[in-house]
Amino acid sequence: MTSVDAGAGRRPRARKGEGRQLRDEIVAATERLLLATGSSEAVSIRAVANAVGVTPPSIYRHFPDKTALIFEVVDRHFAELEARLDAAIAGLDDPVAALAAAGRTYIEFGIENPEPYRVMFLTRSDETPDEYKYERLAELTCFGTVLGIVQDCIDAGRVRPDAGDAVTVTIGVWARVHGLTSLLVTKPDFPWPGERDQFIAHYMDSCLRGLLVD
Amino acid sequence: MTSVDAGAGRRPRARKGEGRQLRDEIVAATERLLLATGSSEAVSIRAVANAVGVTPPSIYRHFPDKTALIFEVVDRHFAELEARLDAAIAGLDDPVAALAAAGRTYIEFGIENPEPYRVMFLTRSDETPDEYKYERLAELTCFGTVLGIVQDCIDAGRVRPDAGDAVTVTIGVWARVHGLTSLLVTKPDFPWPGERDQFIAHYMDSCLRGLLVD
DNA sequence: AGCGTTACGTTAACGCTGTTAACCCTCGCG
DNA sequence: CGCGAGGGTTAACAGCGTTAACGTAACGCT
Repeated sequence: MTSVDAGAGRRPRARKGEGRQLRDEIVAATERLLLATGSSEAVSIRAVANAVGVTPPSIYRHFPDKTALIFEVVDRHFAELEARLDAAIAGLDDPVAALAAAGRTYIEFGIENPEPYRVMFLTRSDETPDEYKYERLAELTCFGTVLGIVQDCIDAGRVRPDAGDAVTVTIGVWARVHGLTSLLVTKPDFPWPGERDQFIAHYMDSCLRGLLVD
Repeated sequence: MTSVDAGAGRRPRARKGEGRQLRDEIVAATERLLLATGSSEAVSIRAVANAVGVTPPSIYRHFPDKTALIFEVVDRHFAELEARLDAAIAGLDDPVAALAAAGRTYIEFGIENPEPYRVMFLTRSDETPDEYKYERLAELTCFGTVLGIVQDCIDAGRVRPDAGDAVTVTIGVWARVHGLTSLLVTKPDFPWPGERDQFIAHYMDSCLRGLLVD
């Protein structure tokens, strides 16, 4: 009894066309449990079923398996990243400033959504559904968005000529940003330097300095 | 039947003082299974017990729980990193060259030991044993070793003055290196740039350029 | 020589997990 | 009115980590 289940005790059966409604409630309950436990392995099908007042097999009328359910929740969180990224770079004319802002936004998203981030990027790729392998993965991380920013930087002559093409640079940026994000997510009790926001901004600047012309 | 268990069919009981021998065999079998399955969750206590020809509860005579067993295996792999790191920087007088070599060695270690790396750095810190929280974690990642190299770089006037103190720089280096390593480990089927060794070396150089004086 | 202790390993079981097969009910349409 | 199908249930399987209670063989000691 994790104090989050709240039984809900046997909900009434849905009308004919209203199976979707339960589906949404299942997703919502899963998200709640994911937030509460902070671990996708800790949220069980039985707990989700209990939270929405239904028996475990009912879940399988709406989702093929647990992984699909978890990834649906995670997917919704990543849609938010997409929006936040776009908002962050919206008013910025300087592509370098946009790149820095995108990096900070990405890191902040990871900190605020640790478990979705964990599921997406810290689990082996053979236990993620096919559609998230990396076609969709690249799409969700806004790989294309960042790639565009990087290309803008290159076109503006701001990137060192020996840094490689836009794709290579983007992967490099992703690796750097992901590195700090994943450490912050998995080891939150590590003795990180005092002012975290400042440290993050400093890290981003220091990373970009290695890629940009002086 | 994963084709790795190999039954071994009920081993003979050990003599009085020779409990350690089974203990070693358990660790060896766990390591074998970890290598074969590539996932610590996929290696079960029952599979390990079967592999050494013993019943599951026997494992608990030698290890308090599954986590302790896994971490013992992982620990041994990290001892190897320690040695490889020292060997890599041994003959190098230039501290910057040493730092680059250390980074490449770390990344190579991650690629060659994906599951130990995953267990160590890609799982939430509250499911790692206390002694690996980060006192020992910092020790095992050779945090001290890298910190020493970074300090040498600072003393030699090779680090940008605004990069912060040695600890901050070391954390930053760790984050960058860990970022690429963890992506390579979790997403091996990502379309990485062609020559991987070259890409890694290029990545390291590009990272260091942001930290060092020109 | 025989007793007691203790290390070593066993059998049986608990409670949990994801998942499936088989069933029932009730709504809505023709 | 009947019937198909959507929506949900009960019962169960196989596997997991883990624990309690029990044997059993080997050693030290008197």
